Amino acid sequence: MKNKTLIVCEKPTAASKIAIALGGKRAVRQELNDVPYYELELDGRKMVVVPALGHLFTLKNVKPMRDYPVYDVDWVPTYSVDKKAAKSRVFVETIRELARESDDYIVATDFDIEGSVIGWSILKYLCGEDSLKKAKRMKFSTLTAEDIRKAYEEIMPTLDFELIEAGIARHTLDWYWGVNVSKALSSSVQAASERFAKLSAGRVQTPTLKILTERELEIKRFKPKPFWVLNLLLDVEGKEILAEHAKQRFFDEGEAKRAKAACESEIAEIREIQIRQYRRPPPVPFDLGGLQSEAYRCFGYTPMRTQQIAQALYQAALISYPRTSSQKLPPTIDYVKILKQLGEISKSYREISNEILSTREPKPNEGKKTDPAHPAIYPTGENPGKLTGPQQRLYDLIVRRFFSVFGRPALVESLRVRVEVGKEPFYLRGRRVLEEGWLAYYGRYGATEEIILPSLKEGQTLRVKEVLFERKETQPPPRYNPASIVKEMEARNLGTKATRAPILQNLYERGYIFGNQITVTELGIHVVNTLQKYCPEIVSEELTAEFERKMDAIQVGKVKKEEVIEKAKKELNKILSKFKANELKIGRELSEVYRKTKRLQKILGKCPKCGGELKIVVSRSTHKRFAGCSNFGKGCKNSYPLPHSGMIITLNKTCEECGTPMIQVNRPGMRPYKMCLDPKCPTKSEWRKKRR
DNA sequence: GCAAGGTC
Repeated sequence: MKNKTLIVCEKPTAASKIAIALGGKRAVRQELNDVPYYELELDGRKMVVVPALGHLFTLKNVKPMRDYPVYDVDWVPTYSVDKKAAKSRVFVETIRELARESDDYIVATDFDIEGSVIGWSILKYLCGEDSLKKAKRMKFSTLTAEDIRKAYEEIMPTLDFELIEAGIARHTLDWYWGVNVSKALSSSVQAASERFAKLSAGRVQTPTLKILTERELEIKRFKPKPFWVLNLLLDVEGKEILAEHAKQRFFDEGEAKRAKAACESEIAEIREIQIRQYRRPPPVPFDLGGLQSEAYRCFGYTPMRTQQIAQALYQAALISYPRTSSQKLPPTIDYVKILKQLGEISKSYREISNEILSTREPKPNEGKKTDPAHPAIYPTGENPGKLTGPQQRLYDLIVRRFFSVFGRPALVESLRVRVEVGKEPFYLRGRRVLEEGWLAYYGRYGATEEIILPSLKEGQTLRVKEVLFERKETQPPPRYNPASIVKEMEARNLGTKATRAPILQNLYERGYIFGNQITVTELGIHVVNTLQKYCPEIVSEELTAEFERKMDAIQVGKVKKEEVIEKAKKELNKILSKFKANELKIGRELSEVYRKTKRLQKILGKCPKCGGELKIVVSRSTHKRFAGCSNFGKGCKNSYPLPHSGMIITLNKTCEECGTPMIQVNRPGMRPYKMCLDPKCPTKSEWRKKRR
């Protein structure tokens, strides 16, 4: 019988919270196809609260893509096109079944563009077209019981169609641009070489690659300039202290040498002592980006890895939802309770927790950023029991950051002492922490390097123990690493909190970039150059900004989504026909660098037996990969096994024990590890010992 | 075979 209200939520934890907020203890948890859902009664009506798993539907081309451009797309279940989304199948089936008993619908997904599309596609494709007209919309900004109940009481009588329209347009535009331009790149190689090349472009990935490429070219163009550095080692009451010349870099050798010559007097006189005290305010709560850069700084974890570890901690109910862009901790999160619970976990946590709780009313120092659906990342207070390795480390970082935001500012004293030798000015610097404040809570993550100077007086003289004079060269700008480029993407508003790390991963997998100190391959550079010439729109960060303006215009009813989509088609038609006209020319150049880059990617190093090249080969009979010698045809049968899964990266090093090339293996969800190729190498027996 | 966006 159709008499129930179906409440559709974004994800399982949201469904649970919404069910409890609306039904209290009378909400009954049920399961269908292993998917949890909740039954409750409210205002005399039976309600069913059911979760989605993010987007259950995505866009797909209606006909196979033989040629481009293609604009004929439709929504299909995500699991039907994406192997990695297999889990979403049971959610589709469960919602479809539960919808059979429903004649009333409420969309309770996150109140933003994507949340609205998630709700819309579920109603349209699983509950029937009619449901779209009947459905109501709950609007909440946090998943607290209070907000959820308020959203129910003040429920919107219809769906938020403007938001839905904007969302559909966003999906469509990204598909049109991304898939067609990617197809154009791949087709050009196929046309010129009759070989398939997996190439891609997109609104986020291509501008990101462009940023990396610009840095790469800057480094390639860089010409080092010599400069000279003059420092003194001073004897301060038996202690050796370094003093730097006021001019930290001399670009004129003559001037540098004259300054050095003036230091022959061996006596330095203190001319001025400047003491400055300043406060270091406590940090702000972690959003995902903040956690990713801090985890890189403290542990060297890539943003992708941090995201995965945080996800595991979240699933173990130890931390709040990690894919947030909020730096706020609203009071509805019971700080006092959490602080008390954290105090139970360990002795060092207890000391901090007691100190914070002894203040009258703990108040967090919040940041500016917000998130429509979630607060900042915080520990739930749940006892983690025994965590190990990366999970333990990340958990401790999150707990200590949580403590720190409640701390008092630290008071730091810095000292600048001006000394003169001959007439040359030098500076000694000192720094010490007068009041630790929050730094005490943050522990080793906030360690401030202290330089304690003995007490000094103006007019005092010090003996020069040594004059240090060095020629150096200017360095090229640093390469981006995974953490710094993700931060840069955030600063430039490219991608979202949840997609930046995976999109970067994609650039690695395409062979556009490699290494932790990110290097752009010839292929990456060439793809950017080609697109810059034939489709500069997709290389530009402006495309994201333009999309945003269009979505806003749709939301306020200034323009229809059909109009926006039509315009995109016209623009793409022009671009893509120009691309196609030059297909052979583009393809010839591109296929050459593609082959070259792919070949380089496969080379692991020198064969220790014959000096040939060891490369990744896929066995014809078993389809498994192994390291084989390039001189196989000339009689060298040397080969080594390789791990079956994961990305293999050449390290350009050989093992000190066995002399075979070293490689790094990156597997999703695992720490990257380094190994040599020889399974019989003595280093491997050490491995086994360590594992035990 | 292709994007970016949710989710686990």
